Amino acid sequence: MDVKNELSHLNDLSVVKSVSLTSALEKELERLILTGELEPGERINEIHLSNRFGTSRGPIREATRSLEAKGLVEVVRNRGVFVRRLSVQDAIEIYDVRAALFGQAGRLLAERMNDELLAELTRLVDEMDVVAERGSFDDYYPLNLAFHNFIVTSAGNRTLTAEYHRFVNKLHLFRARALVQGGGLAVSNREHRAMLEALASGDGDRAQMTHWRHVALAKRRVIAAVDGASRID
Amino acid sequence: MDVKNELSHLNDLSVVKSVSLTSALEKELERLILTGELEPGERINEIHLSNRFGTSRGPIREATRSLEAKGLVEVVRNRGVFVRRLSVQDAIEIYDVRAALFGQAGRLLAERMNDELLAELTRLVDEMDVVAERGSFDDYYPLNLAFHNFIVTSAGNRTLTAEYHRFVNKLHLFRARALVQGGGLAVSNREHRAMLEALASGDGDRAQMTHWRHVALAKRRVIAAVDGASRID
DNA sequence: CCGTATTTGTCCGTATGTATG
DNA sequence: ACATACATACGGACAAATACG
Repeated sequence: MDVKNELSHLNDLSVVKSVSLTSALEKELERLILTGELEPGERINEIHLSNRFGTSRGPIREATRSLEAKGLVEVVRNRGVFVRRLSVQDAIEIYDVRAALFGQAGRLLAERMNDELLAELTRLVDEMDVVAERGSFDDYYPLNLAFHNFIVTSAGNRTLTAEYHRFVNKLHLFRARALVQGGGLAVSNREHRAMLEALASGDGDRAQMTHWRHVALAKRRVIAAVDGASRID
Repeated sequence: MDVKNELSHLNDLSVVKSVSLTSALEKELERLILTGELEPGERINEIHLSNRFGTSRGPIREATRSLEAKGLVEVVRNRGVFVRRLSVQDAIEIYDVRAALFGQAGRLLAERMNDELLAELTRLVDEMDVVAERGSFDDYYPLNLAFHNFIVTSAGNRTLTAEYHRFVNKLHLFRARALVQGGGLAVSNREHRAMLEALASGDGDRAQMTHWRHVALAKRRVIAAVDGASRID
């Protein structure tokens, strides 16, 4: 059985008694959800999970309540917990929030810009240019992610960082996410250059605008993609 | 004892069996925290609460895990649950997030502006002018709250609305919050007029900027207030 | 429509860890 | 430093609601 495997994975955490079973389970469930092993809409069975992880239902229930507050699952009384499924409308709304947060990150970063930060940002954008020219999406994606994460983290507002990641994570629950992942590497990196210049100028207003627009354009591409998909249906 | 009182309050919810004990307790605990009946830093005792509300500890544990994810309490393993206490730094960070979200709300609202919305917004600002002239903070405060809530809600993005309120709520956990509640009713309403004009113009960029700035200025007032307070100490 | 099986909601007991004299 | 008191972490049992044949 796989049971032992699952167990050993958790026992690694249990041996180090610094974290509770609840939080270990929460992390694990979050991972399963974000990787898609637990699919959107799927029901989470407390008994199955307690057998799978070799725990009682208590910690599992606590973990799912936490995930509910984070918006990753939905709890329906007397029916169970379900992996949250994002509607197109939900995804669009999230892009607006993400744009707001990313714009703010851009502003904060511009106001604390220095040579070191600028060098790293420039390096990433340059590298993305190289990769984009080859049209290699698989190489572009991690760089793109690193660029965005670096901006948000370097803005120096931990609350903002946490919120930004929370919403980026939630987008994983949107089935049509893959629709937009491709499409315009060179275009995307032109936007990155505009952001980079704004950051380098130290102009908070300008940085906020370019960063906001970058996500807003991504949102428009999502809308166009799902519109196209629905016309095909 | 007060026990019966507490019980009856919850039984009102229990009679309507549509909500679980957990979510009823969560709402109640959130209310106690936000009203300050449970003070920041205070420990939440599972047994006390289970006696107080006449439930077992299970639902209480689940409710507190949910509140932890919402950032209202802090859970320390084997030690207990504590009402979260916000540092000055936390509060400042929250203002940045709030500014970003409020700015986005302003933008969205500007883009869907109509006569009806404009009439209500104008009414609120006009009324605030009247009250501000009398210098009555107690009358100004609810109007101010209604104005902000109306903007955010009318922006038509439920995700954004929920997030905005989440962060406004969190600011209740900041002890020095009262420091800034007064101070410049007329000044504040001048900012409101600028926001109103931007909304009326339908210019999203302009609306976002004015709304963002309104919160950014509030943040500056907070910083000035706590700086002043710390100099006095 | 009814009865059964399954699942969730709630409660309580025990073990373990923490604070305090 | 030690022992005691106390709180939390987890497990397991029972009752109630739901799903399914």
